[in-house]
Amino acid sequence: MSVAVENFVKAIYKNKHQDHKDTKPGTIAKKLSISNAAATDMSKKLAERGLLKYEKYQELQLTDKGTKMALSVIRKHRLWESFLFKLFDMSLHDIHREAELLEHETSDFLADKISEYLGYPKFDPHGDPIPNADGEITTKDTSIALSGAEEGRRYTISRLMSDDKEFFDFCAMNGLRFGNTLEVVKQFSNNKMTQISISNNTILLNQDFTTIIYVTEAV
Amino acid sequence: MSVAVENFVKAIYKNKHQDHKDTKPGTIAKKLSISNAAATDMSKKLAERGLLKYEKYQELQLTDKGTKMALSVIRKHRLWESFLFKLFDMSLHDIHREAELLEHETSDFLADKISEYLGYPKFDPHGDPIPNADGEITTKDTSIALSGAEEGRRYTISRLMSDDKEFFDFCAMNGLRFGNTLEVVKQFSNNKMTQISISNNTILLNQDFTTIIYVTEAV
DNA sequence: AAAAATATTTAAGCTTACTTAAAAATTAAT
DNA sequence: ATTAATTTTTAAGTAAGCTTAAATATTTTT
Repeated sequence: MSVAVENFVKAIYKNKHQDHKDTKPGTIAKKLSISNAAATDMSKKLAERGLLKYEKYQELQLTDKGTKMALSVIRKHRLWESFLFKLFDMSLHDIHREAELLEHETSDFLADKISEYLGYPKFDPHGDPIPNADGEITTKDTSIALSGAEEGRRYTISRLMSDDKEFFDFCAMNGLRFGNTLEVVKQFSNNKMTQISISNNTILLNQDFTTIIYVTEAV
Repeated sequence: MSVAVENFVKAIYKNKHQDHKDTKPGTIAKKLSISNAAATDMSKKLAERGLLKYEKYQELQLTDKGTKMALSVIRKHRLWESFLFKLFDMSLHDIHREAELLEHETSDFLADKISEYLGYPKFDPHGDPIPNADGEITTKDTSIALSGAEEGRRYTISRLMSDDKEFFDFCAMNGLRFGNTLEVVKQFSNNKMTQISISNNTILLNQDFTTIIYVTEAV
């Protein structure tokens, strides 16, 4: 399957499961930086191929086949990220950029080799779950956005939901890393900011960041 | 640059430096399993882009720019092969197949990371030299084909020049591996066969194999 | 050196994955 | 509930990278 098709079904999948936006051609077009016309066109073609359901002016819906393809690509992406992060000294942004390309040129065979090498990881360095070889996500996500965390409680960082270099640079500089622990000092509900304490530093985060940093309660 | 273009200049480079065949569009077409017409077409386009020199009915000649591109792709290919071979338990044929895809989606940055991780290797598992980051091959090749080796002498396997799965399977089964040592027992010049001794086994190889197995005299 | 065989080039056409511009439908605003 | 704004779709067109078929040039054979 072509890169364009793989990216298209992946975008639909992520749009629905992560961003919870309207999954219409236009939304996908924006994500992929292509025109609306191109997205509509592709939608029709993929409907013919049985990867999704398309009806004029309605939301796109991946079929089982389409979902499987999306999860296969996502699996490869997240395995590559895990692998590159572990072996090389690369930033979260860099591993994402490389994985974005490699994911389309990776055989199932190689993906399994990488998974085996890493000990069948269930999460990538962003905290995103890695689908297994059958295209299933077996882990349950109980994490919440930092914006909704409670004052005075300690949390473990479970997910950094972004593709943005500046965000990752900020995280790296401040110890905001998958698995690390922090304490929520105060929620400023009026200003929509969150004050946290992490490795003896106090940081004030605004909503842009607290809605993409996910955490679970620390034990 | 596109995959098609990268493969085209790579094919020209290898055709000239390894196979020493006529580097005309038809030869390249065969290698890439495309029509002669497509190869002629591509040749013209790449000439416009300054990657090669094209004159009707003449041999194609890579420019410095084209050569640099070819060597960059070859570098990535051979680094991937070295990397996959070292980390995973994969056959020479499998690593080649995967590298053939990955080579086109690998940034210079990642290639350098891989090289660094491996300790800046100069040869891949086939014994092929790996161009450095500047696209230069700094090693001298003093190896000879096994078909031209002398009776009674000991040699080190320096290169397995093939893409063929059956050949590699045969090599793996019989200890014919880059760096291993063998002794040439007899050259049957009439039958164009070579008898070798390797790890207590005697093997009779025909010309198909002795012209793609390269060796250097063992010390 | 001419004929036959082979290779290369040209021409026309196809598919994929886009584009822009205009038309049609939907959604939001007053 | 119209009107306005936004989205989606249709239509027409482009570039890359191929194809087959026919024309042309080069090589090889005799």
